[in-house]
Amino acid sequence: MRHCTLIPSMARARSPEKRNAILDAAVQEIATAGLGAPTAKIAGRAGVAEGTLFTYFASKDELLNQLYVELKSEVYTRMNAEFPDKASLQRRAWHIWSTYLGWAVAFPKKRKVSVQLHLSDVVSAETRAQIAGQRGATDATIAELGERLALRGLPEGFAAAAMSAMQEATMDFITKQPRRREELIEKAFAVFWRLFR
Amino acid sequence: MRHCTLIPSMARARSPEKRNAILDAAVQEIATAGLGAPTAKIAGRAGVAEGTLFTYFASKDELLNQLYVELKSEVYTRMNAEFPDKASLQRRAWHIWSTYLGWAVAFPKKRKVSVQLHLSDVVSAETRAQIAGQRGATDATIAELGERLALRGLPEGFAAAAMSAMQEATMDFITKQPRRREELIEKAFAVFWRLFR
Amino acid sequence: MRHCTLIPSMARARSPEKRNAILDAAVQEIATAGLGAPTAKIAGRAGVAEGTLFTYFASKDELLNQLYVELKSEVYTRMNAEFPDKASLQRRAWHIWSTYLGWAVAFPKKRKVSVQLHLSDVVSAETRAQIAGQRGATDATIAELGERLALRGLPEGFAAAAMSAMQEATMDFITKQPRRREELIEKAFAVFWRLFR
Amino acid sequence: MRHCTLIPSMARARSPEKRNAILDAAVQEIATAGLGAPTAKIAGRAGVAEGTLFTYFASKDELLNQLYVELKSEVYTRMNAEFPDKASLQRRAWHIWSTYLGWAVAFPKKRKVSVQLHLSDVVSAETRAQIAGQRGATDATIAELGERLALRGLPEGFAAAAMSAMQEATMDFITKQPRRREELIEKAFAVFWRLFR
DNA sequence: GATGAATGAGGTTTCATTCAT
DNA sequence: TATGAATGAAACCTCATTCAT
Repeated sequence: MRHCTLIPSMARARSPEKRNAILDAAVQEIATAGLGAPTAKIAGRAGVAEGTLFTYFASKDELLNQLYVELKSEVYTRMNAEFPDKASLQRRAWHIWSTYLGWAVAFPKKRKVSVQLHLSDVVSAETRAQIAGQRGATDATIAELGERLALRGLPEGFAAAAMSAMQEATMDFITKQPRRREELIEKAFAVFWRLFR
Repeated sequence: MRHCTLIPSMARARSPEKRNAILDAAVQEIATAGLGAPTAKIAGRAGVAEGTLFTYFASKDELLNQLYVELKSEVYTRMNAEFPDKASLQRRAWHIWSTYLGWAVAFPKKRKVSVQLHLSDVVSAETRAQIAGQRGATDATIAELGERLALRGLPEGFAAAAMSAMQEATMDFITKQPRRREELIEKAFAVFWRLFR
Repeated sequence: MRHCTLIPSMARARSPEKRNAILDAAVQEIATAGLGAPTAKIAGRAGVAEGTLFTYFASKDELLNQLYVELKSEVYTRMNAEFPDKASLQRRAWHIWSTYLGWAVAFPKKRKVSVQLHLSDVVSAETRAQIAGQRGATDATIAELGERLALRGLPEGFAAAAMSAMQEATMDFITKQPRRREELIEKAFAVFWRLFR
Repeated sequence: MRHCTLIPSMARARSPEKRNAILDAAVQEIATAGLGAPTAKIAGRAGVAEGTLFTYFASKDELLNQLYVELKSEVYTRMNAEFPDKASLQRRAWHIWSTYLGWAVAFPKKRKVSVQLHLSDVVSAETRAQIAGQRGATDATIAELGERLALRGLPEGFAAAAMSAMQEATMDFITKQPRRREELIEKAFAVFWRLFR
């Protein structure tokens, strides 16, 4: 009979599975209970001990910031995949518009949490900067849209803000009428696009 | 002949000043600390004892609901005052647009708190219904805007949501460049109006 | 038109009606909410202001003590009325037994409150002494019962305690089967009386 | 071959000692201050932090219910140990009588708290049912006593209530004359027994 | 690294009592 | 005398974080 402790501590890297389990659990809990969701519950749902959560994230704030980064990355990854770089501005704008709304429809809880984090001030300026750096291919398109509005005297970034705001408004209606989802995404884009014609 | 005995020997009337002081303090505290702002701090800033807050509001939830009603009333009161009923749709839309942004610029903390309350679920359905009933003169205009988008297949209420969304986007830029406030309000409206042309 | 204040303040004695209203209200509230029933609720039910309660009773403890005295007086008054001084010991014991249970059946809330006060330690030793002095005609009978048990080596007062305890036990069953009320009172007495035969 | 990995690396087991310390402290505090005794004081006397109490008991009510179960179990355990199943009814009744009073004399505070809990309505019906299921050997004897009184037209359970009532009356005198304890227990039983002869 | 018991500051709310009116 | 707003000390309970195991 061998002593188990004789097996050298394998120095496993902190398992990414557990990290993801915690982030997923956080989404679920926060979607239902808000940002005040207790870390104990998050850990519980993730199937790890209360204390374990703090070996993966130094504090709740840290967890929240990383969660925000994760959610935004997920969106930008989707967006940058198969980005139609060469297409017309309208087609590229449509890609951004529909990809985001597609994600939001597919993962309503993630979107809900993302919005909450966006508005809260637990998300630090550093985190927000870090995310801005991940926009990748979308950046050029957003910038082009911005230029069109700049011609009308609006500041840089206004186009991005307007798009984001209109997307959220659209999502609210999709939540109420999920069946009309595809139709609403298209029609709302048609209206949105008028801003730039 | 007046009845004297009918006037009960009153202790002290519950003063509207104190009520307002509490609501004001709540705005300040919540703007800085979020909806989790402690009632003790709110009371403290209002210059009343911890317990006094609860003679004016049965619970923190109640306070939050009434605060939301108060903030929305303030906006609608402004909006309905001198509402240009007979003017063109565009001019009426402009009235709503500029009145709201004017208020938001004048009281950025109130606006911040109002948005937070709007998104939170401490604000009950009853409260929301009560507010809807105060929209008054703006309602017809919003409905007219809605009809225009309805022609393009979007649901009722989408116009209102879009306006609100664009206003918030605009506000975010005004916060960053307060000097250009008037200009931004006008130019953003010009862009916004394209949705309906 | 005369000034009402010109009528000299009549220095009305503190109205016994109000005092009684407060005591009655206290019974109702305490029966439902226990001794922790708030003075504000008691005052409310009595139809007087919160502060008024404290012009009739210096403190909540004071109110509770006086309430206990009042309830006990009520019982002793009933008991001493038409007390069959000349009857046999058994008949006199029966008078005490049935009068108390009759009262308890008629005013279950008063009985409930009385028991709660009896067990609590808000009722001071002085109050308890004061009540003891009101037993009047029953005293001799209780003492006689006590003597019978004294012959069997039990301390003075044991009979009274036993009677009281058995009465409460009986009441608990009457509460469960109110229809059998009269029967239970009689049969329980028959059993109780065996202690003294 | 034993599996080592199956034994989870435990933090610290919830110690029965601490649980008992809290229950003991509760007895002390409640005996002095009543059921309103603050949880903070109970925790303090138990030598644990305020919050710790709530890792052992979900709420104050829960603590109170478990305390009642504990106290009653203690009594029934004593009673069922060496219960003279084969003895005469009188001897068995005496066993119950003297065991309870022996416990009450040995732990007057526990008895006081037990009585308070019995009368209060923080003790749920479930808890009462759970306790009823622990009566074990005493049950048959109590039932036999009940039958005797049933012959005289009294409801089932009356005997138990009467015994309990007389025991409490007896305890009150023992508290005043602790020296005569053994004698009082015996003599009071002799009188009590007359109810069944 | 993983665990979960332990901590105690801090949150909301209640309530006996006071006192200006 | 009557009133009820005002008070602030507790009360119960939650929860992020620590640390012995």
